[in-house]
Parts: sequence; structure tokens; C-alpha cells
Amino acid sequence: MVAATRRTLRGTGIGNLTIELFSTKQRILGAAEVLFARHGFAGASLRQVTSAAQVNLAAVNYHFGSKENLINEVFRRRLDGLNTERLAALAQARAKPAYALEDTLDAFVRPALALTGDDHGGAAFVRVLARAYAEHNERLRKFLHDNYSHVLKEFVADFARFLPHLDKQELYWRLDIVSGALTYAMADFGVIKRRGVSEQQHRDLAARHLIRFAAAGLRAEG
Amino acid sequence: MVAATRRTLRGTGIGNLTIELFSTKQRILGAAEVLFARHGFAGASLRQVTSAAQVNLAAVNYHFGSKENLINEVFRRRLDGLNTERLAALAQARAKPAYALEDTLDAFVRPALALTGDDHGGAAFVRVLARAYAEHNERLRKFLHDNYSHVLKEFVADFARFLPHLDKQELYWRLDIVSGALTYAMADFGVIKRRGVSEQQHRDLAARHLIRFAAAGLRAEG
DNA sequence: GTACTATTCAAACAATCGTTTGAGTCGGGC
DNA sequence: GCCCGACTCAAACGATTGTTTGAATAGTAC
Repeated sequence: MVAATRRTLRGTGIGNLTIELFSTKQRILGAAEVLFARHGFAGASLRQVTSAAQVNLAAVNYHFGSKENLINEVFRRRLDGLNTERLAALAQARAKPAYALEDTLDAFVRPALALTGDDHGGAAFVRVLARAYAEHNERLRKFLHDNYSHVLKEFVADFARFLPHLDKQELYWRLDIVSGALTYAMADFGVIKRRGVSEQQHRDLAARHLIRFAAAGLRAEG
Repeated sequence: MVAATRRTLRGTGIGNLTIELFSTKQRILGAAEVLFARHGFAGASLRQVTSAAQVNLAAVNYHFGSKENLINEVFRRRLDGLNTERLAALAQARAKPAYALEDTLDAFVRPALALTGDDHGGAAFVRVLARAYAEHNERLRKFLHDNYSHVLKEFVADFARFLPHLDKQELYWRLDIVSGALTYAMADFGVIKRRGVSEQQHRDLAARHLIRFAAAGLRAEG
């Protein structure tokens, strides 16, 4: 119970800074990510998750306390890194001599799109993100706002600078459409079959398309 | 059992063509629509649905056979009319002397957007539609394809005509983004608070924005 | 060795799930 | 009157849900 908030220390054992790659906790998070993407938060049961992760059923409540908290941790595991990368990309974009709207969008899109290709389960997570958008779940929105609203604020500030002809309400309305559209598109991206081009090329092309698409939508006059 | 496929005849009683507005079936469909929008297909239970509809629990299986079939019928009730209107709007657009891409998009968007404002539960249904997009449910996709693919085909034909620089694969990829973005935006539209303008004005403005947005994304060169 | 904490495990918990049953109600046709 | 089909209802079905329990199993510190 109390231990649910503490950390398991395993792995190669070089002191207590060991990264826990295959711990029970991480196995659960990975399996949950895939199954939440496939069947939704309500549709995937803890028995499916623990079975896929090859851990005991009780391990979820032991390590995470509840299913709802497991959902939160599935987001936290990826979003901590993703938003750090986004902020870093944004800082880099701001330093460009000809910093433009497309660069802001690029800083937002590219780190997320990179998730869909390079690693273990990142593509599933992007689909989980799209689920979260469609869910409109109040508790989940609160969790995301509490933890990552500062990132959104940074981006909104730059969007507002590049789109001075839009009042605040109109800007939020459009950003909502754009972020929803981008998230939906990226979720599908992981599924679409590639042909003839490398994954890196395909991702670059998709990023450029999405950015042009979003920029055009944001710039369009009322 | 057998009766599940037959029709209840109630109401004012002018012959057997009576429209059943408040029948048990319609009450279930209405309640299911709202609760599926709010909690998802797996998240909303039949007990919640029948309780909200003020009908007996067994009525669902009596009239619809199963929960999955109830989900299908929730879609059918709206999509039959919606797609008829979309095809009618498309025919009208094609007759215009200066028929353009924006008119095709208008024929697609406006009937759906009209759902969010004028009637009883239409806004909820648009959110159900957005759910369906995020779900990627195979059985649901098959149902929608089996029943409404001819509508999509008509629209795709015109989009292809207006966008000859895109090959077929690229066109589908963009249409997928656009329809996902539009559906997501329209789902949110029902929730957004209006201020100072009438509902009709607000909807017109939103339609114009969405269409410009989508047209810009579709026209953007690779 | 003992003591202690962390973790795993099988088993059970009450609650809820979709579905089925069988008796009961209602209304029109004969 | 009677019958019949359509419909509603309370109750129960077995299966599955998230969660909890208490014993078993490590591994470390003393």
C-alpha cells in the first residue's frame, strides 16, 4: 500500500540509480499501453493487462494503487519525456533567425511523431493519446492539465505572436482543432503501411504534410 | 426473439405508417446515444441506458438482440438521414456553375454540423461519431463500411477531381486526416459556449472556418 | 542464525456486467 | 367470452469486473 509510491530497484545493480527496464512495473505499463490503445481504458481489463505483462493480477494494485492511477502513469511515463523534448525543440526553434509558425508546429509535431517509429510501444501510446482526446474524461483532463499545462502555455504564447489577427477565443478554438487533428493523424500514422521509402523518410514527409496542413488552417482568415 | 427485428407500432395511430417518437425503442436509442457519447461504448452499461430511458433492462435485448446491435442501431438512426442529406447537398453543389472544392467540403460538413444544434441529442451523436473514429473498432468499421461506403465514394470522386496533383494514396491519407479533424472539431463544437451570437450564426461561422481549414490542408502541395 | 522489508502469489471479495427466463399485462380479432 | 401476439417486468443466470487478503518467497542487514 505505502509501497505503491516507492520504486523497485532491480537490473544490473550498479548502486541505487539502476534503471528498471524489465521490472514488474514497467512490464505492466507497457502492456497497459498496448491494450488501452486497442480496447480503450474501460474496454481493457486488468486481467488482460497482467496476463499480457506476465505478472500477477494483484501487482497492479500493489504498484499503482488503482486502475485509474495506472492510466495516469501510462501517460506520465511518455509525456515527461515527450514534453521535455517539445520544450527543447521549441527553444531551438526560437533561436532560429527566421523563426516562423511552421517552426513552432514542427517543435510540437516532430517529437510526438518520433514516438511512432523508433521504439517499443511509442506508436501505441500515440493512439492512447488520441483516445484521451476523444474521451473528454474529466479526471484525465485534470491530470494532464495539472502536470503539463506549462508546456501548452509556451506553445500558445508563440502561436499568439504569429497569429495576431486572431483574438484569444478564436485562437484557442483553432488550436483545439489543430491539436486534435494532429493527434488523430499521428495515431493513424503508426498504422499506415509504408511502401518503398524508409521509416525516417516517411516520417519526415508526414511531419511536413501535417505542419503545412496545420499552418494553413491556423493562418486562414475568418 | 423473432420480434426483435420487427417494428413497434404506436403513436397517433393513422394506419401502420405511424412514426414512433416515444416508443421504448426510441427512448433506448436516445439514452444510449447520450451515454455512449459520455462514457464510451464499453464504459456505458445497459443498466445505465435503460435506467436513463426509464425502460426495463430486458427491453434492450428484446428490441435489439444485443448491446453490439444496439450500438449499430444508434449509428443507423442518424446516419441514414445524415448521409441522405449529404448526398443531396453534394448533388446541389455539383449543379453550381462555379463548383469548387469548398462546395464539396460544405456538402460534407454542413449536414453534420446542423446535427449539433437543431434537435434532440444530435450533438451527442456527433460526439459518438468522434468516439467511433478513435475506437478503430473492427466490427464497427465493417458495419459503417457495409452501410455507407457508397456515400464516401461519391465524395472521394469529387475530391480526386479537384486535387489531381495528389495520387490516390496521398489523397486517402489526407482525407483521413481531414475527416478525423472535422469530426473531432464538430464534436467539440457542441460543447463550446457561445457568446453574443445566435446559434445559426455561430454554426455558419464554424462551418466556414472548418471548410477553409480543410481546403487549405487538402490543397497544400507536398 | 534472526529480523525485517519488499514483492509475488493464489484465492476470494463484493459489485457489476450482458443476457436469459418465465410469468404477467395489454389490446385487437374472432 | 376466448385466444394470440406484442410487449413489459422482476428476478435470476453465469461470467467478469476492480480490489483486497493473507500466506509464501525472496533478499538484505544485523
